[in-house]
Amino acid sequence: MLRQSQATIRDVARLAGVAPATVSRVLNRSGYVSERTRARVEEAIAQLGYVPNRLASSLRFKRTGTIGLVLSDVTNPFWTTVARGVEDAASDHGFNVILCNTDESEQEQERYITVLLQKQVDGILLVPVRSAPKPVEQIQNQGVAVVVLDRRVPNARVDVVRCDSFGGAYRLVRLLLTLGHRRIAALGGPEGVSTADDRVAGYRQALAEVGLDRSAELIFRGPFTQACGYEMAQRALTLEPRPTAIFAANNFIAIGALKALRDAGVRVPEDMAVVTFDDLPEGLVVEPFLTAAAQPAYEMGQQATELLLARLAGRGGPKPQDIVLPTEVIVRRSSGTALARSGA
Amino acid sequence: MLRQSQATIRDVARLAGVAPATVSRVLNRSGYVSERTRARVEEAIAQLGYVPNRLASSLRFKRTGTIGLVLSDVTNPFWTTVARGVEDAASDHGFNVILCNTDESEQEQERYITVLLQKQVDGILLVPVRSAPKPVEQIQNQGVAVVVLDRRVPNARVDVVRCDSFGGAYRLVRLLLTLGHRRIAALGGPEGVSTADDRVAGYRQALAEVGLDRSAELIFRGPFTQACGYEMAQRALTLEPRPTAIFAANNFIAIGALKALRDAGVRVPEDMAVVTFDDLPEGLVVEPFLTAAAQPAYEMGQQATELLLARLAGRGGPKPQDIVLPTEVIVRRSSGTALARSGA
DNA sequence: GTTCCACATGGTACCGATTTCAGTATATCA
DNA sequence: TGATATACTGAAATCGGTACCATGTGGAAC
Repeated sequence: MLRQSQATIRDVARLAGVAPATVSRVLNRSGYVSERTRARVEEAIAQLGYVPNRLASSLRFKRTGTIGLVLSDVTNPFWTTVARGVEDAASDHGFNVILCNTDESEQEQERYITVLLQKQVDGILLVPVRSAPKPVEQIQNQGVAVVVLDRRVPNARVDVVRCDSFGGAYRLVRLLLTLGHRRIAALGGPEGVSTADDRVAGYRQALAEVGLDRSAELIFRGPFTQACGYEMAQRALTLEPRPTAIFAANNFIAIGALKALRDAGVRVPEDMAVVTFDDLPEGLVVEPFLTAAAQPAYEMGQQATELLLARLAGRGGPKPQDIVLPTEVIVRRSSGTALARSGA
Repeated sequence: MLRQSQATIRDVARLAGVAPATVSRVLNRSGYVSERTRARVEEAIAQLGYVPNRLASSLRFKRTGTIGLVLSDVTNPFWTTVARGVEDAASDHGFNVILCNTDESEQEQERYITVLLQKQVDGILLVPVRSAPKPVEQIQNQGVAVVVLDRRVPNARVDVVRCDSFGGAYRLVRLLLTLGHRRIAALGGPEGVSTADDRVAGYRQALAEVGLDRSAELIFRGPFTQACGYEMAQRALTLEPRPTAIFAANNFIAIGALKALRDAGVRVPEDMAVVTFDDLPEGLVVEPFLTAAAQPAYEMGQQATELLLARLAGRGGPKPQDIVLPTEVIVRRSSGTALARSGA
């Protein structure tokens, strides 16, 4: 049994005393095969432990049954959940997923896209590092289907599946306003990433509606990382007068901010209310604490995959779709209760 | 530019006025090509936006540059981190990773292994659902390299990279004993999974050394899930006399247990000390609380990948390796301070 | 008794890149 | 001058599976 190098369809055919074409018919249940022949072929297959080479068939058929998933970092539970939704949906349709982490690097993104195209994936789910349309066009020019996940790409004709960043942020900030907060710091994500921009825009809109739009000093921007959340929160604490609430643009930023507040001896929510985009999966937290705008991450992955596979099947209409899933604001302790009004 | 169906090496050759073989030489920098020809070919490549078809080359070369990663569930931060280690190491060597979630189902495992073999992956990293050697042999019989991750497979000749489950559990329970605990419940993982079995064995060993080996009623077994942790903790609370400490066999079980304790009004660590296998990534937790045996998950993924790639390169010696990485016990608040002795 | 069709099987040309092998042209050396 | 090496290029076989076409049965219909 050792080192038994792969049996081919020709080996099976020889052993069964038939032509390769007949074996192929048995394998794919296509065309006519008599019962006796089928049995002989199947025995030969079992005897040789034959496993069809999908590379060869893909080369011929021009379909690999594989899609690429290009995202920033599977270490983030949000992306993990998205990836799981993608995998499940793909698996349901007999597709496999090649996973690629860009770490928000355009170079890595470019490299991975090229590799996926070379591997002849049937489609690509892309979380674009920047809003530039180039990567999307690169894929489309090769005749490969692409669906953009999570982020908008303004100047590309492409399907997008994302969540309502603007609305979620808007409602979170509205909540803080309702509770009486007037100085609310925004710890935003990187400029040029649509989710980050949209969340800041939602924040601004909520403030503008109550006549509080001159608050540039309260807005911080930086990568979606814990380290940056920590640092932005520290800087927010030095403002005069000190903000009474913080809006964090994603879960990592929020966790970093909470650590900064803890280290500075600032109590949440007593001294500082905190709300955030992205919930942490229920399974990871003993005592949910953060008031958050939860995104349906799993569904996003699932729907993006369904859309991609529909495109592969030639369905879905001619126009690119922009599917926006709702975000749900979950109120917990970190946002606190109504503020005892003092000024403003 | 639309729908421009893939250019082949022949199209490039035609445009450049050379033979396909020459284009291939340019692409792979193999053999002689004159400067003038190379320039002409490269221009044709750029003009057509030619992307080589790796399927064809893999078929010929019998190497796909792809490895499969079969694990239970990427939603668990432990596996996420492992997956990241795998991806990074693979990427460093120009390999891609196909991700497969088995959800601890043998059927899914079987299905995925078959798919990966058909796709002619160069190697497979397998977190086996059960200890049976069959899946491993199935892979080896096809002449495909395999490294087992995280778990032992007793009756197979195969490389394994795992963590010291026995030692970690042993040291966690020793810690509880040192603090004065004598009734320690074990919330174990599923029987037949080596990590679960080893952790329970470590627990038993620590107890046996202080003459406390008759404690079968204190041992619970079940899947590595939060729901099961919740349920096992509930049952542990009904024991008479009630245990003073809980040893959880992984992070999900621990979280479930903590929820059960909270719901029952049992304070940690005042009323019940808790220790667990698996740490939660620092980035996900604001205030680390659980005393845990942390596994070097990233390194495990990385080293398993390095070993697999070494095997592919024909290195690594003839004998299967069993690489055991150390676990580190991190003492935090959940284990509490020394117990005020009452009985025992 | 021919015609026709469903059933059954084999031969072969692809898919696209690579890699011998063979062949040509130019330079180098005895 | 002839022999030999070096630089360069092309034709064709190959990887394994599949689709298409051709061929060959036997039985039913007319």
